[in-house]
Amino acid sequence: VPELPEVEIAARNLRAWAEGKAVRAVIVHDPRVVEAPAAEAFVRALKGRRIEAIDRRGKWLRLRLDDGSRVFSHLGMTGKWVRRAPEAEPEPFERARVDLRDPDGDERGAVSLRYRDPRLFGRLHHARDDLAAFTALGPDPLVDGIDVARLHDRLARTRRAIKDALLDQAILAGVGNIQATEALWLARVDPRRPADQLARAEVRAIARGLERSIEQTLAHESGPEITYVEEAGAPNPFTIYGHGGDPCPRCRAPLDRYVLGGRGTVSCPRCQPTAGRPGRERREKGSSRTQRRP
DNA sequence: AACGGAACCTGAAAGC
DNA sequence: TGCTTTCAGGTTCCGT
Repeated sequence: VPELPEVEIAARNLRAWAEGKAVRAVIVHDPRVVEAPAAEAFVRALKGRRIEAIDRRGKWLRLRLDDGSRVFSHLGMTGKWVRRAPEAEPEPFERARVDLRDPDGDERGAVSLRYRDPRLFGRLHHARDDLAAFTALGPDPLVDGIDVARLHDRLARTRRAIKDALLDQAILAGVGNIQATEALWLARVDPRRPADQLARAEVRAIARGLERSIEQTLAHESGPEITYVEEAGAPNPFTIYGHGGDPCPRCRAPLDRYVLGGRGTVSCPRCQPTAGRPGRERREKGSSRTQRRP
């Protein structure tokens, strides 16, 4: 699933492939991928425009056009952009294509961007202004950095489980199920801990965990063709995501696997203690579910 | 405000 | 073998 690092890689690739080029043609194979306007109007709005800049915020891509309007692309769960020669056959699950050329008019620099998305959770959107979903995003860990004090203050205002809060795009933009799972393991914080119970040092550890996990994923997956971890036969480059039942890489205890906030979650029962600090055990007493700290 | 659940999708994998 | 069920999750929406 594309989360912040994968979308960042997509943004870097699209910059290299498309920035400064002009749109020669757009083909929408499946109109469901175009959220707005209608597919025909979408094609008309892009045709002939020059792509001036590409940026990313959270899991959103924004392509700024030379008339001030923008194209937004959200990859959903299985969306990806690849570069092909204009004459290349359609990709498997190709839902749209954008053909580009150099703006001076000849056919030099002709390239075809193909949008693939088997499960169709991704969306393309053309608009004059920023979308509400884009402007409502919280700080982006890569674009803005993570302000620990500010994050701590924000988390103190909710009793939701910390993992649930991290997935809230208004609190931090771009964190998805994988990055949240990895960062909480790095920080030794149980995903079920109420967000308002976290000490400043724990929030700092989570921030560092996110930064480290994002960096690792970027280093591992950078390149023109990304493979998502849940694709058939794809390798799993993550430390504990997708490793429920395996021994914890840190303490060898079997990793727990459960559903939290409707999402698959993995954590270590020993080194991500529910109520205690790392290193200190002894903390049982009936059901640990409703256990509250003094 | 928060929380659970459904819907949107479809291929792969597991179950029978 | 082949049909059926389950699972995966980013986001939005709806009901409680």
